[in-house]
Amino acid sequence: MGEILNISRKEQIVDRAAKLFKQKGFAATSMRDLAAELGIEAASIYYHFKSKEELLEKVCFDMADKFITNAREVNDIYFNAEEKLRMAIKFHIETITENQNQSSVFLSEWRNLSEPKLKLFRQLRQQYENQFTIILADGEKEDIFDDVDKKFAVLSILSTINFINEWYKVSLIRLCMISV
Amino acid sequence: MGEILNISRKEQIVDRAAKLFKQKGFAATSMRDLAAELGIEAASIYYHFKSKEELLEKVCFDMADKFITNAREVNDIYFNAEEKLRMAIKFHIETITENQNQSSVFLSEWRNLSEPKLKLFRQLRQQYENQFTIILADGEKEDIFDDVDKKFAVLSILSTINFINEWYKVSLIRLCMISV
DNA sequence: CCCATTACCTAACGAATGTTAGACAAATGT
DNA sequence: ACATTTGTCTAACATTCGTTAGGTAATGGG
Repeated sequence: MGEILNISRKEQIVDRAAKLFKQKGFAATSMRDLAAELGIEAASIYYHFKSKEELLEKVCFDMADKFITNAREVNDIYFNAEEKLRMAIKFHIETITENQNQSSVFLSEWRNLSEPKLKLFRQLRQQYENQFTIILADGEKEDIFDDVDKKFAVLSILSTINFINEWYKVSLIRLCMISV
Repeated sequence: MGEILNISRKEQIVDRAAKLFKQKGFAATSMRDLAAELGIEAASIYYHFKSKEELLEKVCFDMADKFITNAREVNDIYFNAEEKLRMAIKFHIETITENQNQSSVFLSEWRNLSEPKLKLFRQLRQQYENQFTIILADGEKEDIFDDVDKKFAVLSILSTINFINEWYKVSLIRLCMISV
């Protein structure tokens, strides 16, 4: 089997891993659990990944990359701060709803990472939050936003959006999709 | 040593357990971790509690009890729906900030419970949410609140308040305490 | 003074965990 | 046709896990 199927299989494993990590938590998910989900033996996973933690890293850092790329794109393309904030939130919501399992892992299971990856992850998350801080600061300069505690404001915004993760079910897609 | 010290020791164990469960997660916390935190051997914990899960149950159900008691008290004492909501939120915030470790476990680690306790826990949480739903329904009858999707509204309110858990540090007590 | 209780200890158990080694069949390339 | 790569398997490993059994000081009431 060639490179294409290899990639696809790896992605399938990561996908199922994210599903289980969300469902039971990273620590409570065993490699045998994951293997059973895939219909193979635990040892077989090690042909594709070198450790359980590597699976967690893949999910966490892939999502971090998605979020950061989106936010940077917003800050590059749009000019108006209100428009920027609107788009940043829209992208964030889309990323969450389109990757529910991986998002849950990104939001809750990252603390199971061990150093030095844990530190790196924290930095990336900070970078993402910084993109929002920049937008708020821009808006203040443009006199569209009030002068607020930006660190607090960003955390408020994100935690409010991330709440989606607790009630959003795929079956409701576009039933109550927020129009932006 | 008498009953008083016994209770105190049990409470100390639960307290440290909650701290570790919040820090590392329930599944990632071993009885040996907890014992080390207490300066004793893992086996000694079993003199006070019959299993690791019992510790989780104690934290989860004690907190559930606190939340429900508060909410019922609010619904019993106050008459105006707006006042009720205000007080319910105030009590919720106080309970969270005064029991940060236990609250985190209540909010995130409860899923590590196994049946039938898991089902019972879900029911208690539902009961708590119902108290908020009642308040919103009262307010609607009193024409102070709009007719909204109450289930969604309650989840929104709670998730917004619970966000406190992610930024609140004891060192900031009363520095930015929300006045209600 | 003795006995029961309290709160801990050491030692060990079986089960589950993450992971490795090595074999094997199927597919692929030459 | 043969050799290699790919993806899986079985078997086993060392470690860690939750938990139990049994022992041992210290405490305190009769």
